[in-house]
Amino acid sequence: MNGHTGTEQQILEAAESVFLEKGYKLATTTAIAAKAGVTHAMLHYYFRTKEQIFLKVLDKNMSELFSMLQTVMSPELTFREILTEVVNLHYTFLSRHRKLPALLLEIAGSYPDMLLKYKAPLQETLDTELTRHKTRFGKAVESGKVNRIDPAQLAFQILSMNLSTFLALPVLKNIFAMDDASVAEFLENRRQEIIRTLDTRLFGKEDSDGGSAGTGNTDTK
Amino acid sequence: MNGHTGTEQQILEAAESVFLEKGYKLATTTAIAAKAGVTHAMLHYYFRTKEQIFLKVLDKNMSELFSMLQTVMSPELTFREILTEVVNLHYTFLSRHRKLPALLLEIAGSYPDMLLKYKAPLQETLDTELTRHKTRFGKAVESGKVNRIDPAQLAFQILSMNLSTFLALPVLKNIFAMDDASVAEFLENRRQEIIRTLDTRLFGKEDSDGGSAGTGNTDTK
DNA sequence: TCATTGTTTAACAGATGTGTTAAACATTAT
DNA sequence: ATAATGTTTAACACATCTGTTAAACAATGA
Repeated sequence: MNGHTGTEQQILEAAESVFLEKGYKLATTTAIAAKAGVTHAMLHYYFRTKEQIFLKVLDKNMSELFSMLQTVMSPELTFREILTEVVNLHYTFLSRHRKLPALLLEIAGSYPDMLLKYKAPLQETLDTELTRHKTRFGKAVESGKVNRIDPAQLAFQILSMNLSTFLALPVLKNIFAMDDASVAEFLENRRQEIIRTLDTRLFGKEDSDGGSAGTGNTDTK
Repeated sequence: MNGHTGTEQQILEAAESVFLEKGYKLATTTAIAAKAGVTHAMLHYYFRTKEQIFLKVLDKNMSELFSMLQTVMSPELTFREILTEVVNLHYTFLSRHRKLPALLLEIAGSYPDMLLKYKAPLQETLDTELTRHKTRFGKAVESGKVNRIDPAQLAFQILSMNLSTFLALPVLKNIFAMDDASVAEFLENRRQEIIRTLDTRLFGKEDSDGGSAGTGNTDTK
């Protein structure tokens, strides 16, 4: 057997962990090679450039992301079940890819071209699924079962509440010197609070007194 | 007058914009000097090192952050008013410091020592203000005016919903090719949705099963 | 005037990072 | 055994970045 698959695989795994840990720009081919236990020339031999090897890592993670998206958006359940399921699945995915959001944020901000190939499929699935849910939502809202809300806003709420939990985690761990147990406790509390927040937003009877809670003035210049 | 304050000020301003734009690691003294219109040796002459000049920039921004925090946590209003005011103030601050969250996220993750000096004062104000609000919340919850919620979770919700809006903005601008008008519209929609979500979470009557009859007057579109 | 002090420039040193190359080494097939 | 191919190493070229330094320049005070 030649060393090919072994070494190549080692480099890929080292690359993934280093990219996720440091981000794209701060990751160095030297560090990746060191972690893989080879000289950095090997890395260039197998993958030519840092960008090439990163695209491989990115592709693997994006595949996992897409298959999660498929799972999350397909089920036909009641709204309450969908809500809980979506949050739980997304949450589980994030807890298994805790560093991915920050990495994707960096790439989207600084190297958007790398994400171009995922743009069309993402928009497509998002569009079809959103419109599908939109009609269901529309009916449910009209029948008074669900409070009125823009589906895009709802999606953004779910995404942002889950994501920010994991984006904030490293910072909170540092500030409050959290151990594994308190991290787990924090995550579970967040999950329940997120579901509860969405639940009241969608199904809670809104309290109409006290008015004007949505019409303050904020500059957006 | 000697060129001191002029040049020093120019360098500081250039440094702030470059650090906010590129982050700490990706910002270079060369780029800062170029933006300030001086050679990079000048930067070292006035500030010795990249870290020193960054700490100056950081200090300025942290002061602004703290004074915002003071403003945000002090008022004694009704809960609904506090809620709206807190969100609006935080939102306004973020819209004037759109790149700050990402920068602080990088620093907290990679160079936590730089934030050490802010840790104690931050925890102190947070502690006192949170306990102060906690007792108020406690009474209001017991009297049935406000739904039960952990104040820390509430604070996290407000922070994360507002923050993630501005963290996501550069990405969304790129993906959907948003112009200034649609950015403003997006931000305003987000602000209203955030307030509405918090409003129902705090004041909405919770629905224990997916029953009937939502209120009619609650559109957000 | 001229010495002193503060400011600016240009050139340099040292570190680090990416990517290349020639040669050494290993493996397999003939 | 040996030729062909694939793998690995060490050394190198090149770029970029941070920080230093000696010397030039400017302003001011004695």
